[in-house]
Amino acid sequence: MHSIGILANCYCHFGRVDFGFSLLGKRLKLGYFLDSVIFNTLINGYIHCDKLPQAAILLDQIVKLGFQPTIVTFGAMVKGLCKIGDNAAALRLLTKMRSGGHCKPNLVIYSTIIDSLCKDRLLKEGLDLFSTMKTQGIKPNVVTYTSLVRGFYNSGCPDQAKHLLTEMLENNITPDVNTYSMLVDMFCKDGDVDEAQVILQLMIERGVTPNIITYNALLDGYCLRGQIKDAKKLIDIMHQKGCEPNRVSFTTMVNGYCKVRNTDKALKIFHEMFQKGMTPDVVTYTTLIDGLCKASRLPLALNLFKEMQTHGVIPNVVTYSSLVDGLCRNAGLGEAVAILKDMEDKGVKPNTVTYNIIIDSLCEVGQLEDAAKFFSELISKGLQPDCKTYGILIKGFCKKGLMDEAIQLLRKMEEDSCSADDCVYNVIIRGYIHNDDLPNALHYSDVMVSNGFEADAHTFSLFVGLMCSGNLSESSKDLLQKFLE
DNA sequence: GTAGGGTTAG
Repeated sequence: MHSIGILANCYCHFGRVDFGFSLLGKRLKLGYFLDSVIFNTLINGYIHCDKLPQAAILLDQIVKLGFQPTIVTFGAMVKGLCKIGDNAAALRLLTKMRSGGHCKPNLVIYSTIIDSLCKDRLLKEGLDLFSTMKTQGIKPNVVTYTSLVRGFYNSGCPDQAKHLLTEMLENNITPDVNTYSMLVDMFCKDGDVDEAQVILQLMIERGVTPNIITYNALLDGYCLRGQIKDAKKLIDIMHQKGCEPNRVSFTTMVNGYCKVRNTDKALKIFHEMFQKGMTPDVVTYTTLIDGLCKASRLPLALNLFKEMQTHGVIPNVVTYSSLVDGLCRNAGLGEAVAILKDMEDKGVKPNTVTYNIIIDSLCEVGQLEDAAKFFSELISKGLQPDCKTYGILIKGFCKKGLMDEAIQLLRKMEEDSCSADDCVYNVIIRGYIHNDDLPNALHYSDVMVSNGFEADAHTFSLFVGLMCSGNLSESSKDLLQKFLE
């Protein structure tokens, strides 16, 4: 009975819930009773392959058969709700469990929702639930803390993340391999590979063995800094330690070579994957397609796009967006629009990033009206422009000297609770300088500084150039002198 | 035998 349960679980994790059901039949034939464990396995199987509605139907049928959902059933359903992004529904289910019923929420249920809230950057809500859980007498463990630390770090609150990590240690909760891997990953993404190395050493000293996730995070850290040699060395170390590089490791290397503009080496690694019996997935293909597009090797990229589909790998929104970018740059808007249509025909929905790519290309070549058309299309599709969308459009307006429009967008961007970053301010300031509007250039420099940013080298050199040009009135010169000082 | 935290692409 247990063997059949284990096998059913395996199939469910491979996305074959149908085989799970066959095994349920087998179990009955063998004369075993059905129990909640096998039902939970199937429900969880549906949730694993994003079929929450089917999971709910099955649960309903099970209840009609007279089985009570267990805490594990609730755990799976809560995860399912979080997975589709419905935190509110997950919280409602939690409340329902608390107020009535035989299953009170436990550590797993709370940790699942806290993790989901953190991933959606709802940090306050995450912390609130964390407090609630503690007041209910449920002690957080290493899983709960790891989710919180990662969430705060990824949302740009490193101090709070550090605070939570300290709190965890003070509560005598020992970091495990996932906690250390997260720290390695965070330092790498910050560009501090040395500190990541220190963490790796530390975990080994403390008897926690790094796994493939730890190594892959570090590998990516090297690749992000263009340290391909170090990345290669790490691959060797992984072999030595018996932690065989996997598809993600190879994809990371492909990306590393693409980012240092060595597409030949990237292609070589890609072919090695086949020799090693590893099948590239959609991420591998997309990485390479993007790299080839950026290296203006468009025919090769398009070939690969066909090849992936003959291998049964289905392009997703990232794949299409990479191609749209490549086509905009190398073949023109017409081709890009054609692929956009192909994408929608295949049922792949463009997202904000896809539109940002098109709008950026159009702004680059000065076709602001077309850019505005795509901006409206983005809105009409119910998508949200993000900070990048505004930044791209502002840059487009500045390039044409349409400063009033640029400032209008800056306001709209802030209304949309997107805060302008240093790039946006620098673009605006340079726009005013090019328009011979020094007072406004200086005004926005002040605004930028008061927001905690600085002029970049490009902007600064424009100011210096202006100072030396001799075209300034005495009063302007004074203003600029004061600013530069 | 069943539920929670993991690395890669635009």
